[in-house]
Parts: sequence; C-alpha cells; structure tokens
Amino acid sequence: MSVEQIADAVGIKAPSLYKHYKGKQDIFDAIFEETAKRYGEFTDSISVHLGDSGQDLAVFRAITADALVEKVRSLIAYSLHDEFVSQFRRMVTIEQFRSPELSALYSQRYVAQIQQYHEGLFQRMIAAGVMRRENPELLALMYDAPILLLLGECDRHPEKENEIMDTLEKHVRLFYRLFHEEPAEE
Amino acid sequence: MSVEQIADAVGIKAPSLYKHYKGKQDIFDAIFEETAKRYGEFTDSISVHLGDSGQDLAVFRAITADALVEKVRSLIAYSLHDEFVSQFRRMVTIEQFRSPELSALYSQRYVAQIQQYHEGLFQRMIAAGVMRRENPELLALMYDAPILLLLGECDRHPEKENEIMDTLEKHVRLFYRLFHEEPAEE
DNA sequence: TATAATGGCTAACGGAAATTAGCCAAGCAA
DNA sequence: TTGCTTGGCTAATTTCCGTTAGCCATTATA
Repeated sequence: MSVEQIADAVGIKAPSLYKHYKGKQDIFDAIFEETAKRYGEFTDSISVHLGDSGQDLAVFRAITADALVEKVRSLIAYSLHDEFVSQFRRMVTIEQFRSPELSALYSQRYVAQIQQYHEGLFQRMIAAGVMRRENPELLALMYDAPILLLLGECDRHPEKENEIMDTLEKHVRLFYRLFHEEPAEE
Repeated sequence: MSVEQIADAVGIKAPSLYKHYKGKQDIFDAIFEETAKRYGEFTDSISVHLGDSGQDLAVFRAITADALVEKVRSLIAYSLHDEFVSQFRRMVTIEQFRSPELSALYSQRYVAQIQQYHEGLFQRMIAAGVMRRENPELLALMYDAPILLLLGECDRHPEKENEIMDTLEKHVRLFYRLFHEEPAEE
C-alpha cells in the first residue's frame, strides 16, 4: 500500500500526510499501537477472570458446551468483522518474518496468549473435577489449534465463513464430549 | 527481494539473469514449479497409500504411536530444513492474501491436503476397528491443526525447535492414546 | 577455420513511490 | 490589525528497481 493510497483513503493528498506523520513507518507505528490497544481491551472483556487459586471452582463446574461454543463464536466473529483487528491480524501474518519483534508479537498474541488462557481454564476445570486429567497444555493445544487454523481459513475464504463456523462448533462440541466429565457428587 | 539480490545470490549481475528468465515473474514461476514438484515427491514418499476400498485393513491395524510420531517428525524436519520447501512456505504465508490463487494454494497445500490424507487414514483405521468411531474430518482437524501451528512456531523461532518437537510428540501420543483402540479378536 | 549461439558484463532507461520544498488560505493569539 | 501556526496543495527531487541495449569472451558447430 502506497502513501498515496493511504492519503486517498483519508481524502487528502500524499504530501499532506507529512504534516501529521514523520513518514510511512510512523504511520505504521501509529496504527500498530492503536490496534494493540483495542485488541487488548477486547480480549480482556471476554475472558473469564481466572482467580489466583482454586477458591471459586463452582464457576468452572457450570461451564457447558454451549457456553464454550458461544465464546468461540464471539471471538471469531469479532476477530473477523472488526475492521481494525482483522486487517491488523493479516498485516502481522504478512510481516511476521521481518523481525524478531514481529515474530514474537505474532506468537505472543495469536498463539501463546489464547493458549495460556485455555490452559489455565482447563487446569481449573480438572481441579474442579469436571475434566479428564490430561496435560492442560496439550488440551489447550488440541482445543485452540483448530480454532486458529479455521480462523485462517476464514481470512483466506470469507465466503466460506458459515461452513467453517459449523465445523468449528462441531470441533468444540467434540472436544467437550471427549474431555468433559460430570462432577462427582459431593 | 530485488532482482539484484537474486543475482547476487547466484553470483552474477542482475541483467545476466535475463538471459535465463524472461523477467522476475518468470523466476518466481520457476521456483514455484520446482518446489511444487519436490514437495509432491516428498509427501508421496511418506504417505501410506490409501487403497480405494477396504481390502487392506491389516496395514491400518499395524499402525503404532511410534509410527505416527516418526512420520510427523520426518514431515516437520523436512518442511523445516529443506531450503526450498521451507522458504517457499514462508513466501506463500506472506503472499497468501495477494490473490485468490495464492489463498487457494495456501489452503490447498498447507491445510486441505494434509487433512484429507489423515481423514482418509483415520477413516480406514476406524473401519479396521482400531480407532474410536468419531467424525474423521474432526479427528483430522484435531490431529493436524496442532502440527501446523507448531510448524509455524518453528518457522518463527527456529531456536526452540527441540522444545517444540517434544510438545509435538506429546500431542501425537495423547491423540493416539485417546482415539486408538485395540482391535477386537477375530 | 569461420561463425553462430551462449552467457557474462556495463551503461542507460523508465516508472513508481517516498519524501522535500515551498506556496497559500484559514483560524487564532498578541 | 498583525502575525504565527496549522494543514492543505502543487511541483520537484531522490531513490530504488525492473528491464533493455549493446558489447565482448568463450565455446560449440558447420
């Protein structure tokens, strides 16, 4: 994307942009920061807060397949349809091999973060007696990797979104059926 | 990458390249074809041929966790260490949003192909009575997505390869343990 | 041996894109 | 009112890069 295209999109001429930004890199940096902020706010908003220790296990006992499906659907819908977030993800995907910083950003934001969250979640569900005792890290990997892969498919083929979302839902339900256990009676 | 950089890498000057190729696009196409060929040869070489119908189920009864681990290890090792294949994958990753053709190429080669293979494999293992009767498409997704995700991690962080390979092995073994069943006696 | 093809080189061209120079109108402050 | 800052504009500059032109040595071929 050229500086002129950016300028057109804002409705001014390219050289005028230089009254607001030092150069193309500076524009990039500004978008980068803004988007990082927005994304962080969103992920915070949909995360169940995982308490420090195991006091509140009732919350985890109440998790249903429908709840998981709902959460995944909203995450994907937001990731796909928010203009900023969606384009930013593509950009990072494209630029991920450019520098160690961008590699780290990609891994951190699109892999590690979501995975750590689910690792914690499953760990607590295991502690609460509603999930099979398997390595939570591997469970999170098995749960998240398909989600991320299907998200990528939606990025490449938006017209298949419905079909992909169906597969996604089936995946979540299969996962739930495989690993969820009814809580033992107290 | 500029034409001059390509020329440098070969040890000649940029204009000399035009004695061998019509232009930059032509160089791209040549790399493309060559790599497609190599990759195809390799994947053929490690694939168990899945016969048309179910005559040969003994092969599928004999599949062990070790065999799966071995197959995955060799696939990943090849994908990472073959100069051509590795760089080509990065290129397609970067260019995947440029055109419908490249989107389709990425999805086809790095998602659908490997997944169809495992879908067929698991289907036959189910038919052979050595795998739980679950939707083979979802099984393939659960099996492959983590592999592909971890491959991406290796691309971004080659220094973590060993650690990632360990996780990968654990994943394969967990999958095997979860879904593999001993064959019923005849 | 004559000559044609091959594949290297330098120099130069042409276009695209980022950036700078410098002008000017509008709004605000002294 | 006067003058300064802001933010737009056009025109020009610079840089990079793909590509072409045209020269020359080597090698294979008739």
